[in-house]
Amino acid sequence: MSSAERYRALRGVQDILPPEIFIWQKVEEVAKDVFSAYGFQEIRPPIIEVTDIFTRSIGENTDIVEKEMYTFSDKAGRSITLRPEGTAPFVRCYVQNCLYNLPSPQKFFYSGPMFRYERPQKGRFRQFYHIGVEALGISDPKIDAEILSMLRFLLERLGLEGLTFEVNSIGCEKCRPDYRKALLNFFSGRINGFCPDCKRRYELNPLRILDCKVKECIKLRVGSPRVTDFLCKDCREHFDALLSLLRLLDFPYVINPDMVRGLDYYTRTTFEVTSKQLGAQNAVAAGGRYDRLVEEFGGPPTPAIGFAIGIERIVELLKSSDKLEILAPKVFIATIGASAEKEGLLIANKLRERGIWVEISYAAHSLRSQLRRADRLSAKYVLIMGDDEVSSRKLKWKRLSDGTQGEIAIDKVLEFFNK
RNA sequence: GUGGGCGUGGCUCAAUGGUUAGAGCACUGGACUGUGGCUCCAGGUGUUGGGGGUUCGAGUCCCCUCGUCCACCCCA
Repeated sequence: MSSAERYRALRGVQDILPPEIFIWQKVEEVAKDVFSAYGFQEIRPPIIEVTDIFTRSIGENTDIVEKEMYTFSDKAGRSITLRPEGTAPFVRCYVQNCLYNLPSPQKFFYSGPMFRYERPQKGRFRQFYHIGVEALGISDPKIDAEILSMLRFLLERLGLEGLTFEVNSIGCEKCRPDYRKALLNFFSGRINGFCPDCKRRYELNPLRILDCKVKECIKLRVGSPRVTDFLCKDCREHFDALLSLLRLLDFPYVINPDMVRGLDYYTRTTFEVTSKQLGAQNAVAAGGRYDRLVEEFGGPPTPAIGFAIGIERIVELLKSSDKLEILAPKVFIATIGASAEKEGLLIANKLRERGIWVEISYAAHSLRSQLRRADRLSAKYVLIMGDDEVSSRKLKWKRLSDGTQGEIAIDKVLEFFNK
């Protein structure tokens, strides 16, 4: 280490390196694959937006907006924010590009980094990655069920097990105020027993009291009104229809009436997928309906539903369950002498043009040390070539796993490795 | 923002307050210049995260600070 201070990545952000990057690539590939089977197409909105987009949609009193956003002024004095989540920018993009004129449902997905200024912990970073999915134009619960089963299918395809799928309905702008009133009424006599956080929640966002993990608060909320008992007729029907579709699809859901969403824009269906193998940050995917948001962004009334999955949490699960595929070169070309070196370079090029991973030696090392390097790289085959081989136009191949070797004509090398 | 644990070569870790801070792994080369894995040998400028203090003497004790991990909080 030098005496100069070395640079390091900012707190809460990370470099993603091999071999872990291969899991990331797999997750992205499988997701793209599954989404296209359901007709979802990729879009790539920008990472920065005007700050208002987030404050208006996520809600002024949420933690995200109050203290977690990366916000700065650009050179023209506009307030700009690095996106803390994907749905609000998506809706801006949807309205701006008049995507509602496409035949409905319009189905899109996107992936990329999100930013929140939080204290890092297991499964929580300041720059974290989401794959998000949005379906618009359909209010029928069939699309809710489709989205959920697509999510389940994706997680299954990735080989994940032991996940819990929680669903709930938090009603609409018609029924939620009644529920809120009932909650406040129920809790008003118990407020003194609450933890300080819940006392604060009582004022700001009483629904969040349902989420508290403090034992006293859990006791005090026994028998509290349930959101599902306050749904209006339309929301009730929507939720019931969704549940019967899920049963039809043999979807292993659990109703969690205490599940509340932190963002203001949600309506009706909300859901969350959790794993017990993660730490406190146990959600691997979550989402819900946001039937009012497009209109609020100046578009036509457009029902919508979406979810996002947290890539690093999926990767975390796969790291412990997956046997990592070891990537290794197929061929190492070991040469002795200048003419063999040139010949070897030509062979390497031909093989590489066919997409075969070939490594060569970059200095005139002894054959021993070249073989040792091939071994350390876990190369499958070594091609050995010296003056004799060049003049006879034949070279030796050796399979490192069992040490077998043989001879092959130089112009047959392509066929040998092409299969 | 709050609380707790942990900071010693690239990694995992040793070192009662007392010589020149060690070992394993990894890495590079050699022994073995046409045959890898095994073995042996050689190769490290470590400000013991940083700063201050206590002490004859600090990796070790105290304070501050930074980083990291976990949890609270919060969250698609």
